[in-house]
Formats: sequence, structure tokens, C-alpha cells
Amino acid sequence: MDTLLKNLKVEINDKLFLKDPETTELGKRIVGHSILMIHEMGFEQFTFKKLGKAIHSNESSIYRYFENKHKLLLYLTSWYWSWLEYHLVLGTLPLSDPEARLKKAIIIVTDEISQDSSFDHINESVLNKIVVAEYSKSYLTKEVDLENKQGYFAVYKRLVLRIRDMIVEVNKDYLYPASLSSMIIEGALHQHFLKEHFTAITDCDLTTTPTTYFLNLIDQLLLTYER
Amino acid sequence: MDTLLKNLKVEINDKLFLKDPETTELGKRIVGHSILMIHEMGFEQFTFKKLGKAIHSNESSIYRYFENKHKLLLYLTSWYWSWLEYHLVLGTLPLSDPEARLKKAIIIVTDEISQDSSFDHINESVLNKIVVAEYSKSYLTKEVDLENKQGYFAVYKRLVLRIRDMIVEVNKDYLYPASLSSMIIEGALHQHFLKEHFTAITDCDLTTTPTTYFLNLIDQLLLTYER
DNA sequence: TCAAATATAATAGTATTACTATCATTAAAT
DNA sequence: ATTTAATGATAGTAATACTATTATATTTGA
Repeated sequence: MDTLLKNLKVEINDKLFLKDPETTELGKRIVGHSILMIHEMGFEQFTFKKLGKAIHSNESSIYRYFENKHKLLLYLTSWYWSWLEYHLVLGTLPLSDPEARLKKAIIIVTDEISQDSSFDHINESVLNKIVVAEYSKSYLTKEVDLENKQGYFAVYKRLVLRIRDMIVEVNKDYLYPASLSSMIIEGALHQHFLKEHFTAITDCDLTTTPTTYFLNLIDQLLLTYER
Repeated sequence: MDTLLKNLKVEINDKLFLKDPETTELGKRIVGHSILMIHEMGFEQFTFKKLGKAIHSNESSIYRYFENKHKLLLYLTSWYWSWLEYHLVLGTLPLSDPEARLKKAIIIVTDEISQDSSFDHINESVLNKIVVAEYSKSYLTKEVDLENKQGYFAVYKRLVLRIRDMIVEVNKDYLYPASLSSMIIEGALHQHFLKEHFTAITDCDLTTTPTTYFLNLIDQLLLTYER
């Protein structure tokens, strides 16, 4: 399985880049370092000029890979969701019991990525923190409908639908499986953010994690016996 | 009650502005028109220069009221949450039954603001749309901890805690009242966004609203009989 | 009512951002 | 060895996000 993971080619909409960064050394350095820099300084402060300096390359060279930093963010987050989807599929495949499958899925999508699998140039743990802090900005734009039409959010949506389907398998009578699924995925990011910055309005901390909270949630919503 | 509403002075952290916009005609025009413009063009495209032109005033005059557009966004969203809190308090005050109170609270914070009460220069319905589309950007920044310490998010947090308390009143055994409350408030904004832009991953539409969904959620989580 | 204070407008200027364009250099492939 | 492709260096543009200065209205209060 580890070798499988190593050979995994994450699937990303090819309109998100001008030149596939996976095909060159420079491309990988752009992606790898942009993750670290966006995490360090935040998306607003991050610029291609600063990135060029950091990787001892040139601003103009970076523009040959990505049109602008918005597209780069879409690329990075697509990579993340695609990577997570792969783990979800792989992690739930051996489980035939719907309840066990769903629980495993919840764990995968709500847990913090603490382990840097570091099989490549991408630090998944840092990328996870970027997704928590910046993902909303990728779709809260005036261009969202156009970009959605272009398929820029396809991976994310497919992930939500996978979990929706698992919800239905567990309880076909539950009326809002899509909303529940999208709420869990977005809500987990939010709770992770709150436990770092607004501790007063979350119960999540070092012992109670967003995973604990959401496992309890689906348990009560879907798995409680006849009422 | 209508006159009460009219005399309501929404409470806002006074570090969010340089000069209170409520005290002058120009200030009110700045606030009123910035809401319309941010809604029309999105926060990224919105500038003080454009706003100045739109209200036939000068960029430099706007800078005398607000340090920058980030502070203006914090001001507008604070105004919104304060206004909503007022409605929450007023709307739940007459209800003594904890369950009825909580349900009423959920309705107030998850429903779309369709009616423009238009008792003043602020269009609450448009402001509500701004909150859906832009609120996350006000706290997903590198300055969030500093700004939180300054109290810029105090109203929002207090609203979350009010609903948390109502949750506890309904079911003192529920383990995650703060996370549930924060999830409902943020989740409602998210579901409203999804029903406009990512319809495939939500069950919300014209008939099933976020309110329907969240009322069912608390019903199942807190109000279901002994299990 | 007239002077002083205050609010607003107009204009100019700066550093940075988010690019585009051009040309030079280096590396790779045929 | 030559062409092609990739990268780097430099320059330039329009817009943004301001700051500063000065001019002009408007308000107020002695």
C-alpha cells in the first residue's frame, strides 16, 4: 500500500495550470514551497515575487506554470482533496459494513493530518493547515459559478458525494444526506480553525477532537435505534 | 416593537472605525453604499476609490471613517451580528419553554433575511448576503488572534454562546453544545452558499431551507426521547 | 455675526501588487 | 552541432492601498 501511495498520481483539472508542475523540478519546487509560504505568511501576503525569491527562481518563471495565485490555490486544494479522496477510497474499501465504512470515512475527512508522509515534495500536514485557513477563499469569489462550470471544484464535490452515499447506505430514511455530508467536511475545517483561534465557541481541544464530535453526531443522527 | 427596532443602536467595537459613520450623513452613505457595492462586485474587487466615485465623495474622505476595507468589512459584519443578536433576544424573550426558545433561535439565525426592514440606510437583506459570501474572509487572516484580542469578533462569539446556552437548557447531557452552536451558525451560511452555487452537494433548495435542515438536526440530536 | 474649528474635497505622490513583454542564457533533444 | 525548449533577467504598465498636503465648504459658539 505504501508503494501504491507513492505511485499515486493525484488527479487535477488541467485548466488549473499552464504547465504541469509535476513534470519538472522547478514545478515541484514551486508547489512545495508555495505550500510552506502560504502557511507562513497567509494567502493575502503571499506573492509570486516572494516565492521566486525563496526558491531562487524568477517571478516570470512561476507565471509559466500558474496564471495567478488564485489558480495556484485551486491547484493546491484540488491536490489535497484528491489525495484525501484516495485515502478515503483506500481506507474504506476493505470495510463492507456500512456503519463501519461511514465511521472510517468520517475519521479520514475530519482528522488533522499530523503525519507528513513526505513521500514527495508536498508536505500534506502543512497543506491540511492551508486548507483549514484558506479553502473558503477559493470559492467565495464572484467567479465561482464560472469556475465551477470549468470543473475546478469537481474533486471536492465528488468527495462530498461519496460520503453522502455512505450516509444513505447507513440510513436510507435520513432526509438530508448531502447537506450532512457537506456540513461535516466544511464543519470539520471550521472546528479545527476554532480550536486554534476561537476556543470559547468550540468544545474541541486536545482531547475532544472534531473527529470525536462528528462521530458522535452521525451516531446520534443515523445510528440510534428505533425511536 | 417597531419603534424599539428603529431606536436600536447597534453595538460595535469602536476600534473598528476612526470616526463613527452613524454620526454623519456621509458616514451613513459610506456604510449603506459599501454594502451594495461589496454585494455587487465582491469584496476583492471593491475599493474605496470606487466607493468614493459611487457616492460622489472622495477616497480620502472615506479613509477618515475606516482605516481600510478589512476594517470596514469587520464593521459591517459586526453590525449584522449585533442586529441579529438583537432580534434573537427579542424573539426568544417571550418564550419560556427551552425547546420553543431554541427552535425560535435556530429559525432566526439560519433563515435568509428576505425582508428589508429599511428603517435606515442599511439594507439587511443585502448585508445578509454579504455575510454569507464574505464573512469567512474577515477572520481567515494572519491577524485573527490579534484582532480577536481587540474584541473585533466579540458580538459573533456572544451570539454563538447564547445559542450554546439554549442548547444546554434543552439538553444538559449533550456533550458538545458550543461546537453544535458554532456549527449551526457557520453551517447555515455555508448551506445558503451551496444552494446558490453548488446545488449538487446540498439538499437545500426553495422548499427545503437551511432552517428546515437545522431544525431537524437539533430535533434529532437533542429532543428525541430516551434511547 | 464673525472667527475659529471642523468636515469634506481635490490633488499629488509612494510603494507594492499583479501582471505582460522582450530578450538573453542555459539545458535538452534530434 | 543545431534547433528547440526551459529558465532567468530586466523593464514596463495599470491598479491598489494607502499618506500627505492644501483648498474649500460648513458648522458652531463667543
